[in-house]
Amino acid sequence: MQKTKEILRANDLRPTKQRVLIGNFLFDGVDKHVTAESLFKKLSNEQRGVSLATVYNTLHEFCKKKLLNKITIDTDKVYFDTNISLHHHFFSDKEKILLDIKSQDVKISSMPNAPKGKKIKKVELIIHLED
Amino acid sequence: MQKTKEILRANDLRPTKQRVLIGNFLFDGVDKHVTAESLFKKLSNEQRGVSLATVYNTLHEFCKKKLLNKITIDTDKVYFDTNISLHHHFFSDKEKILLDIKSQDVKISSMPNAPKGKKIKKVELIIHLED
DNA sequence: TCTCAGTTTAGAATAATTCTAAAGTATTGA
DNA sequence: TCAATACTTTAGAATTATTCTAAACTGAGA
Repeated sequence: MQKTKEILRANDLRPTKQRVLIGNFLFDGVDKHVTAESLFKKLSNEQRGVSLATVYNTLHEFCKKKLLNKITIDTDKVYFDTNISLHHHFFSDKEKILLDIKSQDVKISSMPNAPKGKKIKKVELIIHLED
Repeated sequence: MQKTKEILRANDLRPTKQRVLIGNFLFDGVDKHVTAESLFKKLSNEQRGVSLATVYNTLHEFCKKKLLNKITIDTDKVYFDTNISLHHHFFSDKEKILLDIKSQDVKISSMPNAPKGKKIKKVELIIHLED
């Protein structure tokens, strides 16, 4: 698959073996939520793995380039979402599982103004679930 | 101030010196956002302090009794909100500061159904700010 | 006052993440 | 093609908020 390399080049990231491996997994067209740990485990199965430090580095770089969305919903793990379009999330506090909410299923009809001197960067709606 | 002791008793929490001290600060009628660390520091000034472990214990107990709201917005710190009425938050990612949004300033006019077998526990809207 | 369950506490343990610095590699220009 | 260099990767150490542990303490009822 050549697509990952193109994505990387388009974002001024050298297409190293590790980034291509990670990119091929993340950008296969299927929306995913991963954590550094889960991604690290998934890729460890490959014959040539990637170190945990590189997984962290790469996730952060991809975020900076807006190829991923960072979601901090839980204190002890950061989630990364390959779906970078505008949408919101369900979160099951018990199982610690994230689910996408289709953007048309939420309508926010009234929003406050940002405080003086600040701008709105991102609006995040999280619906916490229980059994 | 006797009010804190009453609150504690009403919630089956023994009114120990430490809990009263923490309660007097938190439940003085002024809405506050605290972290374990910030609360610990604030109370260290008092002649008789409270250990950090007790601050954690007490914040969690107060949460369980719905005297506080836990807000996990940031990976490296948990915030506790003394405003337990329904409302939302601004969050400045840079300064890591939480601000209340008056509930009448947000209107969510359309909400998704919870996934099968789950119920909605809490709806949290976070507006991330930048300069 | 005595007793005991509930509470506090210091310090150790945990765990996700970041840092460090040394070794490896892609890219550029000659 | 090759060398030089800036960018990457990596193992392991460091960091840090939080939780755990086990021993000492205390409030409330008898």
